[in-house]
Amino acid sequence: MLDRNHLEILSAVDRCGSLTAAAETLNLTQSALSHAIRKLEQQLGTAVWVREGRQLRLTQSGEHLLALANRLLPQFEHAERLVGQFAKGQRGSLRVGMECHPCYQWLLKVVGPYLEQWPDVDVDVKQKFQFGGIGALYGHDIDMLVTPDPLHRPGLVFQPVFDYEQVLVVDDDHPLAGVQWATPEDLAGETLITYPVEIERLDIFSQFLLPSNVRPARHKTIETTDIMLQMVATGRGVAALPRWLVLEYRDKIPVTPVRLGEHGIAKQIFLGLRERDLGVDYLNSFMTMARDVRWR
Amino acid sequence: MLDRNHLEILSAVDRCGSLTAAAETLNLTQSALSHAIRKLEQQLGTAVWVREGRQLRLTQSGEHLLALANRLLPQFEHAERLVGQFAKGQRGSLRVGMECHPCYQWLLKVVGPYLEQWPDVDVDVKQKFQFGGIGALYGHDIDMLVTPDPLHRPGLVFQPVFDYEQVLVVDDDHPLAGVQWATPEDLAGETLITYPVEIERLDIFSQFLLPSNVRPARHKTIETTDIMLQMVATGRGVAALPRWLVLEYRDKIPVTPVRLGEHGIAKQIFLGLRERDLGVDYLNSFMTMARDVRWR
DNA sequence: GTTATCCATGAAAATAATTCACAGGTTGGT
DNA sequence: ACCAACCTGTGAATTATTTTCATGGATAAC
Repeated sequence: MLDRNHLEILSAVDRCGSLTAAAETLNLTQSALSHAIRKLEQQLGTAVWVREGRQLRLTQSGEHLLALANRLLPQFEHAERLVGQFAKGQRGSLRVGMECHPCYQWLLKVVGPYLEQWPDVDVDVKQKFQFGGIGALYGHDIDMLVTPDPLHRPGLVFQPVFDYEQVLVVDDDHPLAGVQWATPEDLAGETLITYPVEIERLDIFSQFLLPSNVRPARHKTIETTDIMLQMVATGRGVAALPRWLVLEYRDKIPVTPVRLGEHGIAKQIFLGLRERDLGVDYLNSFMTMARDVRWR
Repeated sequence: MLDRNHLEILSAVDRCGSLTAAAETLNLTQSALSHAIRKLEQQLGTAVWVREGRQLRLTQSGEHLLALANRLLPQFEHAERLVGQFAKGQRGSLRVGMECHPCYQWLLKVVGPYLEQWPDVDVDVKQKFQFGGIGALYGHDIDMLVTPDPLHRPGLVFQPVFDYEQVLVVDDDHPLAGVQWATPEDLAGETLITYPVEIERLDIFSQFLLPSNVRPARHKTIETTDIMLQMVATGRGVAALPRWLVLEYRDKIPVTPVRLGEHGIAKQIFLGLRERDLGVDYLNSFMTMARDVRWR
């Protein structure tokens, strides 16, 4: 069977011009090489080199095989380097899954510094999961899950990486813009703008409105944060977002954060991964960096 | 060192789903396979599969290696088939060199049937040689030489494949069109059209005009036979070509062949090849077919 | 002609691959 | 919970393959 060894021999003999010199570079005796090519030619059933005096010339078969060697050997070498990097934990592909919209905004802040420190790690973000984020982790569809709802299960590890407060967002001229904190009843006449997800997953409903049995006058959904805030700024409604996110946008869009209830809604973002992957450097490093990212 | 074997294993395990089944298709015991992958993983310094229960799942390294296998293995197999065909003499590339212009016209008639009989042989025609046709044969730039001048040298074999008569070509209304044969002096006032090669290689000079110390009134050179004959037909000059070639063109272009001298100029085309290649089927067959092609 | 260089070869030694026999786990059914 | 079926891992023995050593023959260069 034609083997990588044979291609190495083809290549070396071609580069060195002689069998003896090739043997040198392959760390073999001339004899070993001679035996090897003899066997190769027997297996192939055809000559690969023609002996002319004390020269070797490639046959047509040999020319084809040399071309093959020149094509394939670099690929072998590349693959070995690649796997070497994987082995050292320098390279990998980090597939991050996310279960909440603000998570994405937060992730954006972490990914930049991370990519700088791990130039050979590819980060891929996935947001849709057939069997939920946990299922995606188990099924190896993702390597890390960003979620506000850690579900401790065997084989998985969760760690909080970020605390934040979920606040109401109103335009600067809104009556609520000045209050210390908003009550559920304050929203009774408002248009509430949220991301398009199930109501159970919206904290402003589950932790604020529903307990007081209040519903907003209207409920609109919008995919993107930018547009959502533009709508709020122009008085088309109010929204609920992380405080830090609102503060970031405030430079560009005139909106004001307002505490939800007397004590506010406290949230945490967790990172989850497979226990087994805890030893993988570039995954572990992501957790560390995620925790230590500085916030203004 | 990552080897073809390893890729075969990757591929087989992936296809069969289990190590045991893969061992079956590889004609190995399960134990042998287990040992093999163990060693591979040690060499690479990283796991290729993760054992999950009695399942094997590829690691990221493994995924990359499998992709490599899927890319490279078919190339190995293709190369082996190709070399197999070379070995059986079914396939090759026949590089034909030519040293005379009419040879090309003749070759065209042989190549057609040849390609039909040897569908896997590629025919390539070369016409320029740095060190002459013989040198090209010796230097393996070509595999076969078509020439009117065989030069017997050690290691080379020449065989005549075609006899023809070199004749003068004139337009149908030319004064010489009716004569039994032309004398050198008949050409004294004519414009002679030839291919653009050295005069010594033009038979009409070396065997006809120069011995009588006659020169044509003018000498023009033209690359292609078609144009050359168009020129002759329209009275712009006379040319010297193989009789069979003139007869072929006569249907389309009104030209007449005239014998050169009382006995004509007899020529032969030879095929030459390296003695060593006599055993190569597709080369040998070319010689045979070349000799046996039917001429009207 | 002599010498240096190159490739081929057979037997011996070293190395690597494979098998055998068995152990230990996991899965799925009863 | 237990059993049977199935899968993978491991160490020692065996077998196969590769490599070396020692040498010979051939060729090109001096």
